[in-house]
Amino acid sequence: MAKGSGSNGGGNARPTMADIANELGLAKITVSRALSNPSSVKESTRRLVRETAERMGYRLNVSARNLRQQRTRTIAVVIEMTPSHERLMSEPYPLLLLGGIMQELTAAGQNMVLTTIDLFTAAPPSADGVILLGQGVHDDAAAVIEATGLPYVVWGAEHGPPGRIVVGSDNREGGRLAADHLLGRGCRRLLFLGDAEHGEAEDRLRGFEARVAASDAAIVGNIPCAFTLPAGREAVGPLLDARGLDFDGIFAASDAIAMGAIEALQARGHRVPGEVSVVGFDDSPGAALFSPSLTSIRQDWAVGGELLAQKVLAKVAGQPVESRAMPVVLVKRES
Amino acid sequence: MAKGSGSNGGGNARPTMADIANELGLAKITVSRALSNPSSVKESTRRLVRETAERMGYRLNVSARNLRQQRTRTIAVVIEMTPSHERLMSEPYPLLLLGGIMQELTAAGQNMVLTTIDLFTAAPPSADGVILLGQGVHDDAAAVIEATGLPYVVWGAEHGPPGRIVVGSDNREGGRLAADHLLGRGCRRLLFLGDAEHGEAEDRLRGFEARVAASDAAIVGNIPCAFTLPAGREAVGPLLDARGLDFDGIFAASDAIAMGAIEALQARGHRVPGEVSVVGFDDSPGAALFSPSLTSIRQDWAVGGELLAQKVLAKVAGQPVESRAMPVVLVKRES
DNA sequence: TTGAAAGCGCTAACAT
DNA sequence: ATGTTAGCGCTTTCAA
Repeated sequence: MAKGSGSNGGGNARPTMADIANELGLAKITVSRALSNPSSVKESTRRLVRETAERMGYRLNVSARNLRQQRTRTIAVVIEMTPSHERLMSEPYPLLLLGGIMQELTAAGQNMVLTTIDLFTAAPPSADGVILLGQGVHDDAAAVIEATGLPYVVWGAEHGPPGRIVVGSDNREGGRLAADHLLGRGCRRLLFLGDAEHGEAEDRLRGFEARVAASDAAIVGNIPCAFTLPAGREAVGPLLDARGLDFDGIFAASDAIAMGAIEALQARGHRVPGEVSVVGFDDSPGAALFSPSLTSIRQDWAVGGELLAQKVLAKVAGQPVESRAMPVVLVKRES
Repeated sequence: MAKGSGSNGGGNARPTMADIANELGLAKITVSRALSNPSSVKESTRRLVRETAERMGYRLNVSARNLRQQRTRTIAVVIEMTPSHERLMSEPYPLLLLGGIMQELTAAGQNMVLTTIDLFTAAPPSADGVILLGQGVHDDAAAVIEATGLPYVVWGAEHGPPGRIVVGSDNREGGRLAADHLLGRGCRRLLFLGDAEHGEAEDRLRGFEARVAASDAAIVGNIPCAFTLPAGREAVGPLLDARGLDFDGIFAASDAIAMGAIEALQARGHRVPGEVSVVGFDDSPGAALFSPSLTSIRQDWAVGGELLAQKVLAKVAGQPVESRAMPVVLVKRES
């Protein structure tokens, strides 16, 4: 037998660096260097080691390296919503957020473990940092992450403690754009649909209110509702049945809500945009397909994802990081 | 000082089991047992250890446990497509697949690391098993996974080696349903739109062909195209410009393709479903919103995801596993 | 019910 | 350019 022991004696288990070292009469550290830091090893040994590793079907034991190096090269992405039934998992756009995150993490050689807030609590994955998508209605999700002591960043609105890093769209500006658009079309009696308990929706409402307050129009209704199409329908239907059509413009906190609202209007014979103009939020894929096609505030999800990833990696590396509100644009369509 | 050494001497680094053990004058193994296998430790010590751990802010070092136990409680989910630009990341439905997978993995206490095939190759995550979403055009993605020696299952069509476990929709049956529907509406000159190099699309085409062959109708065109809306438009537009409207029914391998085809038809003044009936595939959310709303073959993504997770976990546990083709249904709408 | 010893596979630190 | 030693934090095995 050769020098370095600790190998598995030629069995058929997965080979380790010690096995390769034995095979070649080298020390395992040399094998390690040849595989992970080629420049520190003679060209010939390097090739020899690489070939042997390949031939023996060697694969790095990531857990061992992670333990030794005290880091995991992994970022946890925590989804605040329940996967199958809520907005995130039934609408396409946050997928773009994931896409942006993946792209950046991939480029940085980082893995991404995807969990829900519940799973994160029950079985914390091994990760160097956390990206939280959606901060929860009262910041409850963020509190859970905070407790782990890991560096983290949040997608959402800036409503938490000052030190917290938040990346999100400029929701206030979105509200202002929506107001300007509706006012420009001559709307004077406006409706807001959305859950203002939710930080992002709250900011949208604030921006909207600010612009309307500076005009001769008024907000005649502010109906709390979830981000879904049925919620939009249920918010507007009863209203119409109760007091008839007493508004001429709607700003909805999501496109899905806007669609639900329009369905409710149409079901009662009202024309959109003839009698009521509607502005949604997100510019989701369905917005262009819907009839009438939806005027909406577009968020740049992909870039947002990239920013989230960059910022969490910077935090992990101990660099200073700042929050960021991303620009939004109004996409004019029929509604 | 107390007995078990190996702790960090009261510094402010994250405490380990040894620190807790020192604090309480116990052996670290007792701490380990108290935290992970409560029944093997006296009630009083158990509570003591738990409280101390809590107080000291102890968090399990997952890498160390993984190394010791030679498993990671992690399943890698590999996306075959490029995240930001291709079908998977711009359409909502595979998110449902992810949702189903997450739900099952969560229930089984497993983490999920999400990677692309490229990242998986470049920086293999530590995982006990792999779920591959989409097998690639010529099975190339599956080959990469196969090479790792890890247990894996695939979402897609059964076209690989016999031992491979595949979960997917019954694409042949989907093709048959589409054919029956179009034939039932009196269509006689049919068009297929989709990339038959792609296993799932191929099966859809095969089922479609089989039914049409048994009728007095004919397939007058089979246009290869990607799964996207623009691809559908590009597939049909030039055709119409070249030879006019010489078909009365379309079966598209995805709803996106169907929408593109309909746009191309409408742009040239043809009526859908008046002159041409169209059946899509996936029953994606946009299908109901589109005008005309889309008749489509529905796949049950969420259940598919759950099955994928169950099967890969069974494989990891060394249990026998079988492939599965899930039922599909035709959803009749305007088109 | 609790403990002592050993070692999972790897790499940092210090030789040579 | 290569080797020796040690140890990351945990749990398995064997013992008391």
